[in-house]
Amino acid sequence: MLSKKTRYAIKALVILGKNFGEAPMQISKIASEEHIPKKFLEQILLDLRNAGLLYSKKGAGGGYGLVKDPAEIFVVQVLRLTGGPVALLPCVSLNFYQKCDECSNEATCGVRDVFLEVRNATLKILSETSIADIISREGLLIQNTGV
Amino acid sequence: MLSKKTRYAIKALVILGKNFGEAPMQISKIASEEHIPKKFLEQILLDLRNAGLLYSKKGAGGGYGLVKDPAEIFVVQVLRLTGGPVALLPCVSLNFYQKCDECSNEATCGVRDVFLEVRNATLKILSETSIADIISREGLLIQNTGV
DNA sequence: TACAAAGTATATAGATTTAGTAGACTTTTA
DNA sequence: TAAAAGTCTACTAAATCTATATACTTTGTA
Repeated sequence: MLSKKTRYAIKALVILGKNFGEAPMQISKIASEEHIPKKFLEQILLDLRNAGLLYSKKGAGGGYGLVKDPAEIFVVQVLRLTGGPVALLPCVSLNFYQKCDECSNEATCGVRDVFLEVRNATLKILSETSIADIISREGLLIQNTGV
Repeated sequence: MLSKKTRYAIKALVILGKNFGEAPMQISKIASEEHIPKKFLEQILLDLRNAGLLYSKKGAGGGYGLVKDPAEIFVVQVLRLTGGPVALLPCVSLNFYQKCDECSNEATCGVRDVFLEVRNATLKILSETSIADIISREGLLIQNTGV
């Protein structure tokens, strides 16, 4: 399961994606629109800023905005920045690799092999899906459900 | 990430799968071969037994064994029995469903839609892969690595 | 120039989950 | 009847996650 931190980060990037090109958006606005605790969101946005995904502007009329086009920000990046590993086992994780201490031979471990397959399938989707894709999917879903 | 509990359960089922058809195997043997804390493994095997996957035999010469052929036990079952949800978001989980409290409309949520796709891909692999498959993969890996 | 708006930074608390341990009990076999 | 082996419940320690608190800095504007 993804952590709240990761989920909030994605939500925030989506709303900032919709706002791309406009004036920066305030934390409190994002927090209230997406029902995210403000103080928690502050930390998350700061992380995303320090990672180079967002710019920030202090003072009156300040706020946060996307540095890049939402079509160039992929979900997998967000997971990694917020500490959510893609893999289900540490021994098949690219960015959070750790040896399974109960495993005697990684190279011939059948369990690992299965979860390598799962990781590859997941990674494919998450590294091909951008924030812009999420936004356009919402458009499609709204059409289809007739809301 | 899968919990240790889930990982240990899979490992235990694999070793019991290799032993299928033979006399029951003792917890302590499984624990020492797979480097799993014995007391912890006891609880896990008991769960798997209560779920109908294993039979047990008390007393001298007792132990655990698979009830069904390893080809009929699928990885997804093990995840679910040991509390490891397949989905990365509670709102796309079939067996551990929960509403995202920060989400206003599930039906039109683009984030959910992406993770629905991920869940489907994962589920496909895990529900098609059996304990017997894991065992035969190990055979192939041993050949390929020349160990 | 002072004040309010807004982000920055660090620390900490509370809750939950996970991993593992302990100990007493029951059943079975030799 | 003693030893082997599983059963059951409770507990604890550690880690992690989520959220809050507090004090600080920067910026715009009246």
